[in-house]
Amino acid sequence: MTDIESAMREITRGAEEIIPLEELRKKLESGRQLTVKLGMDPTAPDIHLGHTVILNKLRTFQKLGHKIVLIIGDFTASIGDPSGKNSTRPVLSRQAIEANAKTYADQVFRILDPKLTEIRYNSEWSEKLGAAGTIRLAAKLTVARMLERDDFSKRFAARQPIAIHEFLYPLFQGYDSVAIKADVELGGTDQKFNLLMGRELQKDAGMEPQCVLMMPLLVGLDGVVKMSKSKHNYIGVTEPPKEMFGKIMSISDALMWNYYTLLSEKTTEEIEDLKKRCMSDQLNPRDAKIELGRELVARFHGAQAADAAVEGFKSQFAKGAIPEDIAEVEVSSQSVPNLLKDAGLCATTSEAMRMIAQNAVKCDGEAVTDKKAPVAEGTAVWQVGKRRFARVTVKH
RNA sequence: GGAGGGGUUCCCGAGCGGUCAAAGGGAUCAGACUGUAAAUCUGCCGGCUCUGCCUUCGAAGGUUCGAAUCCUUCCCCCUCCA
Repeated sequence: MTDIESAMREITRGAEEIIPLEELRKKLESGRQLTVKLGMDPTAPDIHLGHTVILNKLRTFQKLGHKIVLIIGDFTASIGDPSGKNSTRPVLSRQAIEANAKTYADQVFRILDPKLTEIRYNSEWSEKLGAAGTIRLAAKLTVARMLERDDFSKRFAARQPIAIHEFLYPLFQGYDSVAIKADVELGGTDQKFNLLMGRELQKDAGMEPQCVLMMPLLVGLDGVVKMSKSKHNYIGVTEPPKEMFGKIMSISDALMWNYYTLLSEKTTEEIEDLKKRCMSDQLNPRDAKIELGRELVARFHGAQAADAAVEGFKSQFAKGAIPEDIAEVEVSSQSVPNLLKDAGLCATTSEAMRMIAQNAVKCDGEAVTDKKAPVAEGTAVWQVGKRRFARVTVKH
């Protein structure tokens, strides 16, 4: 195993909080293979870059030879929403849970090494507890301690309802750590209470308590709120290379360094060096961003696709060339707005007219400013804005 | 169980009988500037066979020459008291 100091540096990089730091060092020094736990919810199978922050950290542990245990929370999911935002959550069927878990696994293994990863369902041990076991588990904790949880205390103060069974969620999640004898558990900062619960229950069971490592939530493309599908500020890991690369290029320089820290596999030193060179004008920040984009696209689509995305980007935007792989369509439209709509370049003719009025439409490189311009038969490349292209053949 | 407040275009939110496709903000999109950066500025921001027409203001009816605005019923949210 590599030396402890550099291991610690990579493990702690970007981490929001590690509890307790010294215990983690001791565990690493022991030289044994550690069991690193990550719990996941079986309801959301779509992974975006925000989720990969934690997955990358797991990958760091794998590189150091440690074992990852992914826990699919099929049992805990039946308890309900722990955030309290939605009072009810649909109960998933066994098939749905397994289907989600499978899609999850497919996406997760774009980052993690399957040889060092184990996937478990927490119903495996939670169901065995039964009513008696559940009561024993619930007896471990007082109401006062439970109310320390930020979410619960806020709701309690605001006189919002807290159902009794919601108290069970952190307990069962913590029990997972006992069941798999976790040495380290990862999670987002919002999971602090639940993560610490594992420590409590492990201590109670006479085990060495796990260390807890919390990662910050990744900020979305807008640079303001956390990355999430509902905010439309995300990059999905299954997105096509070109899209993924383009989205990365559109982030601000400040955000780029945050992404480097949380998403790149480059070492801390390499990133510092890049940053220094940008600060001293030896390197155009744009090029640093291109490298980030190349690395991330390569991780999910391979090096070849990444290089193609970079080249395509450069020729399209730096040189203003027309991309190679554009859609070919055949239409019989009589007017320009209809042509744009029929070719899929605009959603509606109204939008098409707006685009024309705003000088966003080009035909074979020539600006089209007259919405009543005649549409001749033949083939031409039509463009709307900077990124919408189509080779359109008109036949009346 | 009792009392009250509210549901408006992607989101927040004004409008409270005609001048409303509906103020203002945000997001998106486009133009300028650039590094497709970001920030900023400008414009656009329901649909169509587009100088006009059609469909929207929780749902369905009604009053009126005319309703997002008034009335009736229904559905859904929220706050306070018990």
